[in-house]
Amino acid sequence: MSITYSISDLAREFGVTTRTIRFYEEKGLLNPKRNGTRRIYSPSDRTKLRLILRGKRLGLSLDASAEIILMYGSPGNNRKQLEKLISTIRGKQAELKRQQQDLKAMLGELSNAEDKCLAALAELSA
Amino acid sequence: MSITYSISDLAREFGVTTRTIRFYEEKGLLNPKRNGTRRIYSPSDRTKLRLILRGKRLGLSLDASAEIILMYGSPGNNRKQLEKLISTIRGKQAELKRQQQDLKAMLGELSNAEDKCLAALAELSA
DNA sequence: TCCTTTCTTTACGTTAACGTAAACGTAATG
DNA sequence: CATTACGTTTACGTTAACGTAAAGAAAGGA
Repeated sequence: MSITYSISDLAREFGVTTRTIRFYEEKGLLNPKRNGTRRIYSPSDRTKLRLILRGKRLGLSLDASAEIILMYGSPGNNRKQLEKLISTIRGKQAELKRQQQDLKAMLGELSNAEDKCLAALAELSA
Repeated sequence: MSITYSISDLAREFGVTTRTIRFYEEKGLLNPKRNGTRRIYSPSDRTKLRLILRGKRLGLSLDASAEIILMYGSPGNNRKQLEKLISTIRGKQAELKRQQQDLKAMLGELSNAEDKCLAALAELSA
């Protein structure tokens, strides 16, 4: 009696098409159970989908998201694997922090542009 | 005696190909002067290129970057235009702030994953 | 039972953002 | 003066991330 979702449940919830969800499965990002031929999604599948879509909003490729999801999945068992995973994680972190700087800069410029617009409007009213 | 750049100057500086830069021009994002047939880039062209590439890192499409660059360029002269520009700006800001949240969340999770990895490593050493 | 919904697989189509190659001009350099 | 470096246009190719359409299975309701 566990929570499950149909493909169109998830499609509705996240505002994507079923085609998109099947496509992610083709790419190995999702592996739903089956009931006969129908796909049955677990809460964990749903979380993965959320992560993929968040990655998309951040401009990540599906392959990049796949890597992240895979990271979360396998804790890794031996030292070599763990060390490689850590360096992968730190790589992603560095990348995201660069992105934070870009975001901050662009927000600053937009704010600046907004001020100029507002000033120009005030000028028109004068 | 103003500062100018050749296409390969900019390509080198930003780590892209000349094809990429010409492609941006095709799309109307850049409009370098010409010396005969050769393209001559001004500091302002260079800035535009910087904005485009930053947009790319943030996952923006070229069309989206084009819109932003166009915004910076034309202050707009009448009230209607200014008001529309302001609403465009605020739209972008909202979008970027959502992206900031996504970034923050993902960084948090990565940090968490890192901690787990480090703990697992410590466990192996024990 | 028939109809409508929801699902399936298969497969070709599309768009953005370039890559790559051909074929040619020009300019400086050994 | 021939070669090397850098530039040009034109045009076809490629990859990611889906869209779209066809054709059919299964299940629940009127």
